[in-house]
Amino acid sequence: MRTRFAPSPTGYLHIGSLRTALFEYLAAKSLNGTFVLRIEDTDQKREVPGAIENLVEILKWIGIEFDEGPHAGGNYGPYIQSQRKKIYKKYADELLGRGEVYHCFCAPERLEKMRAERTAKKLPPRYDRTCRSLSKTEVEEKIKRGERYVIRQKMPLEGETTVRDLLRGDIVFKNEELEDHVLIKSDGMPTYQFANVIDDHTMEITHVFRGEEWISSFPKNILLYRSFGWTPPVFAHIPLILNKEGGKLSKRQGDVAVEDYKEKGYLPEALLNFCILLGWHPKEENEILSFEDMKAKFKIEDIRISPAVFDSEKLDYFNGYYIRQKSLDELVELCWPYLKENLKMTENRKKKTEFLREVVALEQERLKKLSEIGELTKFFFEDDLQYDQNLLVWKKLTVDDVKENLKKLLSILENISEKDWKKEILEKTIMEFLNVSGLKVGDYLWPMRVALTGQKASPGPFEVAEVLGKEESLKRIEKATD
RNA sequence: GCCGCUAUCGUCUAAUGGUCAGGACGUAAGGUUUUCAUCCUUAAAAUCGGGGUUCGAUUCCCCGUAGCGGUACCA
Repeated sequence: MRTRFAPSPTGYLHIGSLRTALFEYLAAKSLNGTFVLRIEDTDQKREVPGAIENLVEILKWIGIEFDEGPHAGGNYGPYIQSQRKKIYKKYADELLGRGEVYHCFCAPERLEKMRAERTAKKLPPRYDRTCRSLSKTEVEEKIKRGERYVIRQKMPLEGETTVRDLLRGDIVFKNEELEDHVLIKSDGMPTYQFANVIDDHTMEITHVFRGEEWISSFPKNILLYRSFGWTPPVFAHIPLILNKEGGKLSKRQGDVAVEDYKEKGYLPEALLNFCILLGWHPKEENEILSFEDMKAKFKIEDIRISPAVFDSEKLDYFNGYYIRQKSLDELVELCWPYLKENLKMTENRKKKTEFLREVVALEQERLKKLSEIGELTKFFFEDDLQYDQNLLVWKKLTVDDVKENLKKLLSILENISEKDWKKEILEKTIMEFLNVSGLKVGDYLWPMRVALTGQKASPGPFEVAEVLGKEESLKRIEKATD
């Protein structure tokens, strides 16, 4: 089993490509196969420098690594199509010799005009095969005169071509619908349609996964394999991923690049778990899957063939879930880049690393993306907390009531020693006081929490007080009573 | 226009020629002795339409419809 991931180097990894890569990787790895990276850079107008390195790096971050590729080597190289021109030339010449393909000298302008006319007449805008009937001498003369040409594939004029998709079964195409499409461009570069077939064959790829946008050219590809007398690999066409409106997921709406998700603080585990469920499902009902689970359970045949809508809320759910699974040390490490700014705001309240740990621990369960940690924990770091006084007010109380309540709490808190300034002791002491005096919990704890955090929503008052320390806590509560 | 692919709760999906059509996200309600979150419980929520085949069809077939894709010297 050999599978390949064959992206064009556009500079970022599309979330849809990630899913394709994941399927390919799992297909290979679930059967102890080989996973190959091949770069499809035959459209040189689209070159982006550094794209390959970026691609390899982001996939590695996700956990997907290649056995062969431009960066990893292997016996089937080169793995970059622009470096394989000679190979394509050889095979194109072979086909030329056998008359399976032909030179076409039609100028792009002519083609454009021809297509416009055919479209106007409600005919399919296919190439009209003008050059297909050129004689050998005509061709030679034109070449001698230096006319630019492309090489086109000769499609059968009648009959049908049946192709087999692993997931959909047989698909039948009428040969007369097939265009004599371009195999070699006038700059000598192959098109996707040619390079792909040559490479998959010469690299001994056994299973091809590609987007379903390729189904239309599928019969032409199969015909090419037949022209060479090659056995085609198994093909599985993967459905597209749609946006919430049912349209194509595009760069312009943002959030198609895996890099962007990484930046925002999504975990590889979450991205992976979310992606695999777009079009595949394990036999049992549990949807939480580790990479190892996926490798063990994945079967190509179980891929679904209807398009899936990208639901970012479910992604967020997975992300939150995996954040909660992290050990505190790991999470602190992961949050570090998003916490740096906050740290600049404060004096050394305690040893900073310890403080950071405690802060992150308190927010772990409400974190959906790592990037939220900064905003969520700002209040811990602020030396002069600002908030609307009315926020202190619980239900039917007045501002004055609240201040009175806080003063009462203050008198109790002052008596707790530094050593005892722990959330359990704080809670026990205050709850005892409230119970004995028959006071309502919310009337006291809400204002206390707001005095400490300045937030409508936050972790509880006792845990925040512990992390803040006695001095800072008292300072904040005192300030609220002014 | 032509060609092709697809069609189960809002979304991702499970299942079967006979099930109360199951799960997850989201939503709503309740609980977990203060907010938010977590966690738990409960609820609402689906087989695109029409014809067949069949004792019985969501499942198999046909026809519509809709969505998407292709229709390039882009991939």
